[in-house]
Amino acid sequence: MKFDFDATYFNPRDVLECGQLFRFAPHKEGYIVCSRDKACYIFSDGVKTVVESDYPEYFYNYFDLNRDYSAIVGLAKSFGIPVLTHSAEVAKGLRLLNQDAEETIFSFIISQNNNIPRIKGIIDRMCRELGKRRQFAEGEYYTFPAAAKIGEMPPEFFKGLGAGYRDAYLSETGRRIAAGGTEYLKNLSDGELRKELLTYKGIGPKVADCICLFGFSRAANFPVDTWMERIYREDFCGTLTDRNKINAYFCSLFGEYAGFIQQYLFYAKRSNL
DNA sequence: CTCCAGGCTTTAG
DNA sequence: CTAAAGCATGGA
Repeated sequence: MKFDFDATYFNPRDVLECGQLFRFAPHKEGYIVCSRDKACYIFSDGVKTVVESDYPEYFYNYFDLNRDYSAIVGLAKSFGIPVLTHSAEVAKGLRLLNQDAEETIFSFIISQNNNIPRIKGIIDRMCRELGKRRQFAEGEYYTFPAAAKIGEMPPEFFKGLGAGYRDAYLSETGRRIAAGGTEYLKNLSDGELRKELLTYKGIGPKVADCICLFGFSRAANFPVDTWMERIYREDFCGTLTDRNKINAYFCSLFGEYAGFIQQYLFYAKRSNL
């Protein structure tokens, strides 16, 4: 099954290369994208973007296609900040994905002090080793492993995947989530959720913000990593050095939809657009 | 060789 | 409370 959608605010490259997800790979004219136990094939001719999957409703929501992104881009430009206006314009094809909470938690624990190609490799090897092999129209893929599966593996296993010192974080958080689940987190307020995530081993302020934003659709969160710090310094002429303070500065500046603003800035800067 | 990557934990002051 | 050392790995 497949559906299409206007490509103006739904560009596969922008959506996938902006650093929100790590399980995708070029395929034919587009990409194969995996989420949880599902996969889709996405491509575009520049006018329409097409999504092919056995789970079209899942991916319709995953790609956040119910939201009006002309309004989001308009909001970004309304601040009248030149670098943001430019970023939103060149990156307007990206969307804030509604990802799986568990998958986001483990993925962003791996992401700390790491680079995107290596993060993708570690996650890919983990899915091959611990996930299940599945087939769909465009080929085979591996599902993201359950927390219980991750939790029963010793740290040495993750070190063998190349996860480095993050090995014990994965093992320990796997056991904790296998025992407590993630449902209870969904009922927490933005502030409570972030605070609760900080109690997990391997989750600090930046990773918690990414999990809130990508895995729990909390649009007000604003992750500050090494790239955002650079943007703050170079494009906002900021003088603060504490990432928590930089985070507070941007949150109060951009408000309820700060997460979208962060994505436009991050992607445009990192991709040199 | 050093420096860096979507930083966090631990320890010291 | 803040500051800094230590941490695995691979690419530039």
